[in-house]
Amino acid sequence: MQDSLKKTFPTFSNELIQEIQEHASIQSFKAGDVMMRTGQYINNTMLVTKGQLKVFREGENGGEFLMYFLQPGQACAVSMICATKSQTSQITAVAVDDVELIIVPLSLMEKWMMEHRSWNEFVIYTYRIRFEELLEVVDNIAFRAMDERLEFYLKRHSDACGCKDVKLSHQEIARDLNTSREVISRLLKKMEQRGLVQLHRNHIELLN
Amino acid sequence: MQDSLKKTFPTFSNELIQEIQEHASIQSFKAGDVMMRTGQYINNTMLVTKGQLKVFREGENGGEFLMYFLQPGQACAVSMICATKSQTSQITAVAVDDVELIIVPLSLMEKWMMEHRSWNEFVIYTYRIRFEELLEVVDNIAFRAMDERLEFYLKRHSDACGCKDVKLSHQEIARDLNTSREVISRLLKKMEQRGLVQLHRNHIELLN
DNA sequence: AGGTCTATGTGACAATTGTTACTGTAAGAG
DNA sequence: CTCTTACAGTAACAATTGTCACATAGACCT
Repeated sequence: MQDSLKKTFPTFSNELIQEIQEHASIQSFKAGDVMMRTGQYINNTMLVTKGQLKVFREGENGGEFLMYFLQPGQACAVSMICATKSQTSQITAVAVDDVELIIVPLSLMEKWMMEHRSWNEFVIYTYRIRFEELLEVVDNIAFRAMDERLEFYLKRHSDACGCKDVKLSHQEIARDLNTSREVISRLLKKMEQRGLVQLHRNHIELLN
Repeated sequence: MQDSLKKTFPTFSNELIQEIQEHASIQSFKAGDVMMRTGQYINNTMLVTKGQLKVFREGENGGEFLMYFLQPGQACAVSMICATKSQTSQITAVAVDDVELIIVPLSLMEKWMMEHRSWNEFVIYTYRIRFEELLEVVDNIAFRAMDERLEFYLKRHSDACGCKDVKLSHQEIARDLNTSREVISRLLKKMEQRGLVQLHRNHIELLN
């Protein structure tokens, strides 16, 4: 574990890695698992060591909205925030692949802040990255229409998986963008006519 | 200045306040001044000591979008982010009242992080508060229609000024919500018919 | 009073998005 | 192979929002 930790979190000091090994636990999830749900009580922070996960915001009436992905080497800023106040989660997290996490309890999270410079910097870095990501999310919904948001969404997915095929149904895309399946079908069809994508069953091939 | 600093930032240690007095400078703005513009180069963090300011996100095509207010005792999280990377600003800030700021250069900002626990906690706290605020913003635009967003906007303004009168033209409101004046007029008229507000020239009175 | 702003009201229409209803079709189970 | 189910296409309509055009009204100056 030490080696993989050092690889995934290269900025962590040796002492910090030592502490993590001694005190933190590991948790695994299968692809598709709901790892955290809105309203759930949280008192630890999660570091991603393997796999990829999606973080959603949920509306009162059951709507969902994809905010960002988390990759190995990253941490969930929302879990840090909630953990700090020992609050309930304001987001839902779903495993995209099989995921492995390091669980850091609140007490340690605060203790390390003063003891390990590399932890402190990691926390600040995490806030910063997520904050910037959220700014982009705000941009997208505030300034762009659904067609542009869809294009952006597809590009992000293709970047995340490193290939030109997005293996999602129209229904799943609609959920992530908080709209309806029909709207997505309509817009995808237009994109196909413009030669941007090739539509297949259960996956979309990006051209160009 | 020492007393007012201590009052506005009660969590700061005496040593930190001492350092601020020695090294930081003060800057003033008049109501309506644009304090920071998208694209401007930033290498310091700003702490609000007096007055109130609005923070906007700007779209490519000239649109604006109000994200949050900053009050005395708070700091601009975006300026922290940009300062950390010595980047250009991704937001626009406008003074609502006459505003007074403490300017903390990047070098000190980083130095204090390790030297002053109260500064470190303040930075974390600032990220946390702004992050939560941004989550609310995302909620509003992702899950709510313009009429609800308008109601929320008016309530926020009335809270901010502590009175039941919002002294804004329809045009200004439209800019803040990134829509058109006509839409705001229309929705306000409906609110008036529902007995929620009383419309006057250049200000809106909240009832109930 | 008359003139000149700016703010507001409003109707008509376009564009986008949401909703309903129904069709066809591919994939997988038995 | 056939049945079932999930996925995708599409037409028609509703609702919301954006845009254009123009009317009205108050504020302010001279």
